[in-house]
Amino acid sequence: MKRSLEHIDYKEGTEALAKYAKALAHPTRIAILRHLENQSCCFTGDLVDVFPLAQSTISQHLKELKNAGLIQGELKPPKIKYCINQKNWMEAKMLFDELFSLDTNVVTKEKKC
Amino acid sequence: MKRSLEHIDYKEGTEALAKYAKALAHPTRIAILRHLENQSCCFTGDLVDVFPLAQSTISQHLKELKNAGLIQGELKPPKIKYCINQKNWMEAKMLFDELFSLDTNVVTKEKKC
DNA sequence: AAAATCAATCGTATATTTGCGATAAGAAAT
DNA sequence: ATTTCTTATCGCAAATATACGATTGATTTT
Repeated sequence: MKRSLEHIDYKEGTEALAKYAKALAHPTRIAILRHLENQSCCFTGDLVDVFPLAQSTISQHLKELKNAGLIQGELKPPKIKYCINQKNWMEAKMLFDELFSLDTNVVTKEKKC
Repeated sequence: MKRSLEHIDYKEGTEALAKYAKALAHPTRIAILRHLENQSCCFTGDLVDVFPLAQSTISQHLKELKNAGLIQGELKPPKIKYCINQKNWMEAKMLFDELFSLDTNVVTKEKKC
């Protein structure tokens, strides 16, 4: 992909928000997170039973959620217990809240058109 | 891409939420939305001036935001005025709120591990 | 030590996303 | 009618995402 040479200086938090949004941009990953919230944690195998997807596919979705920081894995040999990463989950919540709350004080903003 | 043959029955709102998250999964699109919120609306050309991206690239990002339903265009010949689609914006807000608020009543939930 | 279990990773195939320049399409102004 | 202005779309290239089966690696059980 051709990429813009200049780095764009986005407002603070914009890239972090995009990162979280990207992690949420697939229904299976949202469903996994809901599942984790419902029962606080789970193993990869539990999810393989719940969704009609290959084990490798589930594992890949978990990897993306982990890379985005939304979940964390804890070794419980021979299994791995996955939980929501509360700290980052709260950060994501706040970033989304902030984005969607901007319109509340729209009356005080200058209308440009 | 190989695709699962069986359709997955996600919980109500999951696919809509994924659709909105996907639209937000790029910092430029978040920045465009912030810009729209700040001054209630704008023209494509305004954004081309703000971001170091080609006009065609901006247009494509606007198209995705429009397809996701987050913005809408209004013909103001020879320009097009873009605004947040308030109805869908609120729906997105509620879907994200719901996702992130599940943990508040976690004490009442059964812990499975 | 060998077998079984569980999850990650590899390799592959295909679809989608992101970016650009060039072109097209529409209305407005000359 | 022609030119100008504004935005969308096309065609291309490269990167990323999504899915699968097969394999690997680590741990536990036998």
